[in-house]
Parts: sequence; C-alpha cells; structure tokens
Amino acid sequence: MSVAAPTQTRCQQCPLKRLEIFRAVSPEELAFIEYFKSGEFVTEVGTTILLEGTNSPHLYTVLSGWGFRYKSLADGRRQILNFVLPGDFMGLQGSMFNEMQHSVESLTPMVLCVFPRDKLWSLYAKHPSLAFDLTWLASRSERLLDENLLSVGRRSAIERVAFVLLDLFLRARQLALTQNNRLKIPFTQQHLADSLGLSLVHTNKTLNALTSRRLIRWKPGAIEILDEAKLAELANHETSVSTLRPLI
Amino acid sequence: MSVAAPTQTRCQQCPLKRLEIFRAVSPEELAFIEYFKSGEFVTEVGTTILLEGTNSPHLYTVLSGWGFRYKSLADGRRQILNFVLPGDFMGLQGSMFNEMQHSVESLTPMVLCVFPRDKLWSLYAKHPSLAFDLTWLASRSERLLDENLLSVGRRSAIERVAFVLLDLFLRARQLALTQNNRLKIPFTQQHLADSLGLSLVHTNKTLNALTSRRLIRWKPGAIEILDEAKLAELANHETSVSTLRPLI
DNA sequence: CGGGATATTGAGTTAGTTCAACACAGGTGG
DNA sequence: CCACCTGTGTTGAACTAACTCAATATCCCG
Repeated sequence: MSVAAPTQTRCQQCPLKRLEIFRAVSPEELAFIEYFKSGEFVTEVGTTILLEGTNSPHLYTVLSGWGFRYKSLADGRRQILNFVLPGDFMGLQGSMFNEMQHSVESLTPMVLCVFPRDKLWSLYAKHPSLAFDLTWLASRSERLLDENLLSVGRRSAIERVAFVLLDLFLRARQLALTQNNRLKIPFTQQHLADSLGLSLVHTNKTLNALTSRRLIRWKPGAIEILDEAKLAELANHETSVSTLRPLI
Repeated sequence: MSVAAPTQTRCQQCPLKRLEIFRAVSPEELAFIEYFKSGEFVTEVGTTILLEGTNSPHLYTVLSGWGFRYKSLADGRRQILNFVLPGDFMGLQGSMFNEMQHSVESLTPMVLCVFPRDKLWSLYAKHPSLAFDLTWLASRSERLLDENLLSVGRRSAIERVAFVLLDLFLRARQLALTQNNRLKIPFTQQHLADSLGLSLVHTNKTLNALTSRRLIRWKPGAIEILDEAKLAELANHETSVSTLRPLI
C-alpha cells in the first residue's frame, strides 16, 4: 500500500478524459473533483482493496488496471460478481451501510483515485451534477449485475462463457484496451469459472468448445475474438445501450 | 391502468412512514416529495409496469403490493432478478440510460407513487438529501443482487431455496407483512424457480425436502418458517446490515 | 360441473461436477 | 545451468445434481 505524494495525476490530465465515452466535465466540476480526491493508491497484483465485513473510509475510481468484486461463502466457495475496469467506481456500499458486503481484489497493478468518504456529502450538497453521475454509475453497475445474473441463472455453459468474454471484450474496447480483436486477459480460468458459477474443469472444456467452433482463440493471458457476430448470437448479447459515462 | 385523482394518499399520511425502518423526513423534504409525485398508479395482478426495451417516463415507489423484476432471453427463458416490495424504488435505469434493460410485473394489486422523470434533476439540484437517498436505494438494490448472484452461482438447490425464502421473510417482516412466522406468498413455484435459476420440478422437490427437514411449511400461497436459525445456517444467510432506509 | 392453471410424483437423461493424473511454464536457489 | 517447485492448464473417467418428459392430482373460478 503506497500513496504517491507528488507524482500524482492531476485531474486535468486524467488519462480517462481522452476517451470519448466519458462526458466532458466543467472546470468547476474538475476543481471539485480535485478537491475531493485525497490521493492515489497504487496496488500490486492480488491486493485486497476492499474486504467484506470491514468498513473502508475510502471510495475509489479506477484509473488503470483490472480487478474483481466478489463474495464468498463460509466454506470457501467464491462468486465473482463482476470485473472492475478503468473508470469504474467502487466503495459506495461502504458509505451507505456500515459494512462492506463484498470484497475487491486487483488482478494487475492498479492505480486508484482515492476519495474520503467524509467529503461525499459535500459532493451531494454542492455538486448535484456529480451526485447525478454517482447515481449513473450505481445504475450502470446494477445493469452489469442484472446481465450476469441472467447468465448464471439461465444461460448454458457455452452461452455463459461466450457472454462474459464478449462482454469483457466490448467493455475493454470502449476503453481502448484492445488491439484489433485481441485482448490481454489478466486472470486465470479459475477466475472465469468463479464469475460464471461453473467448475474450473468445465470452464476449460467450454473454452475448448468455443475454440473448435472457431469463435475465439484462447491463450493463457489473452483472447482473440474470431467471430464477434456469431459470438453475440450464441451469447444472446444485446449490443449495449450507450450514454456518455461520467468520469468521477 | 388507472390513476386515481382525488383519493390519492397525501405524502403526510404515507403508510410507509409508520414503519420504524424508514428514516424520518423533514417537512421541506416532504413538501418536495409531494411536489415531485405526479400521481398514483394502481395495478391489477400481472400488470407489466416497466418493459425491457422501452423507455418509461416515470419512476415509481411501491406503496403496497408485490412485484418482480426480470429479464428474458430470446427463446423465452426468464430470470427473475429480484422481488419488489413496499418501499422499493424502480425505474431509475430508464432515467440514466434511454432504454429499460429489464421488466417489472406485479404479483398482487399494487399501489405505486408515480414520479415524472423530468423532475428528477430538480431533486438533485434542490434536495441533496433526497438525492443521497436515491443513491442509498440504488446501493441497496445492488446488495440484493449481489446476494442473489452468489446464490445462483454458488449455492446448491436446497441452500438457494432456503436463502430466498428466509430473505423474503426477513424483508417482509421489516415491513410488518408477516404474522408470527407466517408470510403470504403471492407467487407460484414457477416464479420461485425463475428467481433461483432452477427448474420448476426441482424447485418443487426442494421445497418438499425443506419441509421434511421441518425447516419450513409450504402451502401454495403461504410459507411458515419453522426454524429460522437452522434455515439461516443452511442458507449461509448473514443477518443483514441495518441502516434507516429512505422513503422516497 | 368443467376447464385452466398450478402442484406433485416418478423415471430416465444429461449437463456439469469431482477426482485424478499429467503437461507445461516460469522462477528460484543450489 | 540445471533441478525442482509451484501455479496453471489439459484431459479422461466416473458420478450426481438438476433437468426433461410425462402422467396425475388439486384447486379455484366462472
């Protein structure tokens, strides 16, 4: 856990601002965000950022890197709720209730903007547009969850795998993290299995099935989407709704 | 679809206000809520309140009655995302994106407070405390979804059934909808199955299993919780976090 | 009294699990 | 530089939880 002091990114130069999917922020908003931001948290791989049952005083926006949000049962079974990518916001639950009901762990080194929970109220009080953005973000992550629940509850194994892979690919592409049809995947098949509610073995076999159908190519550490349209059809993936997303 | 004109509930007399789980609202907040509210929507059983793919101009708070939120796949498979009870808020996704990504249908006659989407912004601008409440509500429903996803992804059939039933029972009890250990259940086993990602037949058999373990008693239309503690243990149900919930 | 939903039960099937062995890569220390 | 070790991926085989199909029962409502 290291909080860089002078080498911090100024919000002016926020790397995410360049991406066209993010809405433009006014100078006043930017000034407030800069005041709101208390520092940066640079993580290693495998760092626990938020822990179920604890009470974090921070909120975070992901500047770079991948992570995942999960819950566990007493005997160790784990369900990955969703993957966390740049631009995602986390920790709001801790500010609304007293305890985190889920954990978050990094999959790569990450850079997180840190916001203190105490100032959250002043954001609502003084910057309704940013408060609105937070609601937007909360709604969006609910949408992701809805999709995942539909997957895990009602899609077959091959449909599920097709769905997550395509979904991750599309999210990553919006963030300019893809190279043509290739995407670096910073997690193992075990993570995939835990996000899909499948066993590791069956996840592996299902990846093979997708490969032999020539829809994807999976090499540990990366995927290539060979046939986006067919994959979308198999996955029942509705190409998603677009709105400019907020930056905070 | 009938919108009662003069017989509307004044927010002063909102039936939910009596329940101690809801936070007290100030007179100013109450006045705004009354201004925000554009009417009431009284539904029949089986009414589609929000429909996936459409664009509703309204937001709703449930005053009374039960409903459920769901998504479907092209071939008709359906996943119930969660059940909707009094005090729940819905339709926010429609205001954040342009299209609903899920549907909502009533299980009983319902009374809904209707709020026009256009005035949402003025809520953020003028009543940050209420804006905060909306975020609270969004967070809460994310929490419910997290739990469900964990269930569907990682719990066995009997654990899942135990979990939903207990969870519904606890939610209903907070709303004073239970009688001792009994709760009227306004839906069929098919609904239960669709919320759990199980087949109808297996759901039925699992209900029997819980009955013969003497944990519950299920009669179509009602359940009785015979052993709350054992049920909670089987379900891995962490007795939930409490905060006063907002009313809007 | 009849008809349409809903619930119940049994039997056979299958998608996905568990177990177990093996392969492979990268990283460390002797 | 090699030998080993640990984490990851791969594959086959046996097993089982949950599914589908199908028949029957029950309930409610007109």
